Amino acid sequence: MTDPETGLRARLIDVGVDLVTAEGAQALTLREIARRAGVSHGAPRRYFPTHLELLSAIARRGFTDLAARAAEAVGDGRTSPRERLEALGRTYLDFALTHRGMHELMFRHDLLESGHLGLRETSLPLFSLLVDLVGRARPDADARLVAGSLLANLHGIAQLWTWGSLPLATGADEITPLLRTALDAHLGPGAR
Amino acid sequence: MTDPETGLRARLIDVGVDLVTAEGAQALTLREIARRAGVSHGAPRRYFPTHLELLSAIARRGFTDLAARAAEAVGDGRTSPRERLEALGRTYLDFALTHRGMHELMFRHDLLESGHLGLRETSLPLFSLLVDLVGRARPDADARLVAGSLLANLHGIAQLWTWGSLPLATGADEITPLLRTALDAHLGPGAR
DNA sequence: CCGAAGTGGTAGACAGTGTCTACGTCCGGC
DNA sequence: GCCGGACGTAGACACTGTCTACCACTTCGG
Repeated sequence: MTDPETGLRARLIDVGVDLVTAEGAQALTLREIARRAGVSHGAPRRYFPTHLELLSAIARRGFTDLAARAAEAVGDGRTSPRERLEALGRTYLDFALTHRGMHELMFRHDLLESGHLGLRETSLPLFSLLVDLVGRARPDADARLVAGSLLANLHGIAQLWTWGSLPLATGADEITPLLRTALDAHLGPGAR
Repeated sequence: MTDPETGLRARLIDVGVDLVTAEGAQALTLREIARRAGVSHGAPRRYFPTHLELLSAIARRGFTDLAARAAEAVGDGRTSPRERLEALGRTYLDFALTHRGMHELMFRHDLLESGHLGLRETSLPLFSLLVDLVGRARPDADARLVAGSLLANLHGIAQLWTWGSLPLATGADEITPLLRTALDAHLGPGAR
């Protein structure tokens, strides 16, 4: 079905990405992935010695995907840092909300052998981008610190929102005010 | 060992709290809890029809524990809202970092039948407290919105910190600057 | 006083999981 | 031509959550 020419390794990741997108992180069973890829349950072991390594490969797709979206969203630099940060924040929240399963997987450190693998590096370019923009928007402050807090803020909004916390009013678009609040807080209010 | 007088129901929760604190959320197997409680693997079913309900009961302990710590931390109101918010934030981060397993469990909505149970209500008093303090510290702003963003910020800091992201410098105490940054952002800088 | 009904826990079965190991089954190079 | 390795299969094992039949024990009604 999906890319019949490439090898099994890539096909397993493809299947995993589709599966986590469609059914969430708990559906990412080793055997189910193998089933959907049309191979026996022992086959993935040839390429991924353990279940966690396969999940990590799938999550890495999510990180690169997100980084690509973010890079595209901030554009070529014709707009103000604040506008670009808003675009970036919206992209992050949009990704987290439309790809819940993938976003959940990406931050399930218990599934992702997060320590000894190059997974943190995958999220680093996004952070660097953030640091750069924050540095432009607020030259006075410690850009790394503010960027870290802002990233945490975005992440927390996505998390709590998905979780159903943040018991705010029930307006149609509830996420935009929160994004604006977080940006105003970290960058100073207004159009600046 | 632990409270031999009370019934099995409470003992199961006790064992679960100990276990998640000591070994993390993935150690909370139904059978392991039963084992440590000294009963057969079918016994918990008498009180918790499903595994998720037992986990929810354990997580609820975490929420009430956190709420109690927060209430104690903010004190009796002799200090400024900003100071009390700082105490509250520090308490939250402290709890998340010293009780990683519990904090992880508390936000694993896939394990917690988070929809149709009174679990959100358990985290609501903490949010109300936050809204109240934010309202005092910043009478001009929409307290619910700012409080929501601040809570998300705290939560994100805890999450990303635990996860090993936030690749900041390697100083001894790294969490305090982040907390200060988040508070300054949402409340305005300085001693105010 | 004694049997009946319900409470609280046991034990075994079942399907499903991740991992391991032994076994095939090709295919290319000497 | 055959031989070694790459690639995948198939079955076993221990473990999980859920279900069901069973049993010991209390408690209560006649």
